[in-house]
Amino acid sequence: MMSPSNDSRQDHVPRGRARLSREAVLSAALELLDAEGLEALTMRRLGQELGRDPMSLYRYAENRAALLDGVTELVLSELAIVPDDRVWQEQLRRIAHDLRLLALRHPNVVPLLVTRPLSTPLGLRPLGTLRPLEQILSLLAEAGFGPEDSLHVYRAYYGFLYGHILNELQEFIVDPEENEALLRLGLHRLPAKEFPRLRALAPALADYDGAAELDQGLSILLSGLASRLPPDARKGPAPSRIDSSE
Amino acid sequence: MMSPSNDSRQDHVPRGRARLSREAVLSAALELLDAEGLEALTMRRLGQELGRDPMSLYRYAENRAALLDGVTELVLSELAIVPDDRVWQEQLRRIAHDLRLLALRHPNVVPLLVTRPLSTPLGLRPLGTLRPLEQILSLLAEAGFGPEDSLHVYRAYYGFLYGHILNELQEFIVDPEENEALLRLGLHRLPAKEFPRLRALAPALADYDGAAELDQGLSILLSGLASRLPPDARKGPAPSRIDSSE
DNA sequence: AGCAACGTCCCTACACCGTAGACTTTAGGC
DNA sequence: GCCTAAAGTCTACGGTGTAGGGACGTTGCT
Repeated sequence: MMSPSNDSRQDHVPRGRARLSREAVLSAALELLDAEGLEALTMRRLGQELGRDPMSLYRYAENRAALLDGVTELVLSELAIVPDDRVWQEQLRRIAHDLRLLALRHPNVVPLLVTRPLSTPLGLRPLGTLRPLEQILSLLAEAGFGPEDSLHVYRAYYGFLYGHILNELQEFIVDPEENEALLRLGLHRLPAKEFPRLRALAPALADYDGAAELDQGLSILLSGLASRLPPDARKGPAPSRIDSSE
Repeated sequence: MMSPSNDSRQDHVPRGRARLSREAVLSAALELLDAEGLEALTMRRLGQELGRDPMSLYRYAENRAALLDGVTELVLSELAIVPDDRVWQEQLRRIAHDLRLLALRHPNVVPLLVTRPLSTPLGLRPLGTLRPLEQILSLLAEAGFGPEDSLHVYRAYYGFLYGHILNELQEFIVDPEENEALLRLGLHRLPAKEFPRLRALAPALADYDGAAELDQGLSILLSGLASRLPPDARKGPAPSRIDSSE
């Protein structure tokens, strides 16, 4: 009479009883973060979630900060930046929308995304968080931008993109169900004579279309960048023959 | 034989021995935050800094989160948004630079600035953090924008602005002294074949001119917004006679 | 088969955190 | 000089991250 829980030698892992791995730890952490927020993501709780002693986690992340870095890396790896044959503006636009959706899927990760790099010099950040930068630089180079112009474009673009995402996430927290009601309720609290415009905007705030707003902003920015920066490469997907060395 | 430390009855406050006040607490908190970062700003430490029992702080902030909110409010109150007689674009530009400088003066507050609102529905945020929004709405209204257009402009503008600030703060942490060296050092760590462009950009990254970068982005964005949105009010400081009620 | 070495994991312990609740001290009005 | 309310304090509790050391299973060598 074998106990039903741990009969197999190393079969189908009774309950998280497989060998841990960095990936397993990180994705459990992400799951917890998505489900219950940053405050819930403690070493002890995560250990419990994995059916392990909290201390075992330190085999896979040097400390909590590193674990959080790992999670942001994991999330960013969901973002595919693959060059295709479209104009650079369209590619950047697509990437922006992808990142926006990613952020909406993992809203609790966004604070980490924008906050962690503030305490780490660029060169020491997890590679996974630098990869998008490199890839966009390469995309722009392929579109004919010089290195420094690429950097300028990247900065304006990513800056706006992150700003938009923060903006959008700030505007609703509440369930889209009772959105209107709660929002109005909140706004109603504001002193009428000090915040007349904000209060008057309640309905407009209530039906915020993030994708459209992002798109418009991008249109302005990208066309502005296109007309300002590149000497010639405004459309074509590259002069095509500059794959220099190797 | 009086002890030299506490001779006066209630004279010149020997050492932080005055009656506390919310303002005193908050500005001590800000000081500590500026000097040693968010991690150092604990209730116990702040109490110690003020020469008081940590528990006394709870008279002036309901809990730590509220205290942090108070600090962001305090910082934002340093930002003066006073309408003047210039074109709206120029006013927004000035405000943007002011906010940028404010952020550079209090870099450790920036994470709070962008992060705290994510967990508070708009209407329940500290009034001090909503005031800039209201004031900018009013500035735009005075420039002839309709309420909804104002909102769109505000979103694009503030989104870009916050994005830029985050970007800029991320690019150097290190002392401007050994900036170059450290930066290169960091970058040198990156695998050469995976990050060729980023590594090549080291010198360009090293002399980043934040103000200029912000200004260019703003030019693009503001002129784009001007040409896209307002039906007529593209320059003039307002039709001038709409101070409706009171 | 036996054994040594090593990586994985758990246990214990410590210093520190936020804060609830009851207490003492202080300041001001009568 | 008392009374009262506010301001400040003390004690204590349950939580946190993580250092150090020991237990254990797995693996590779002989």
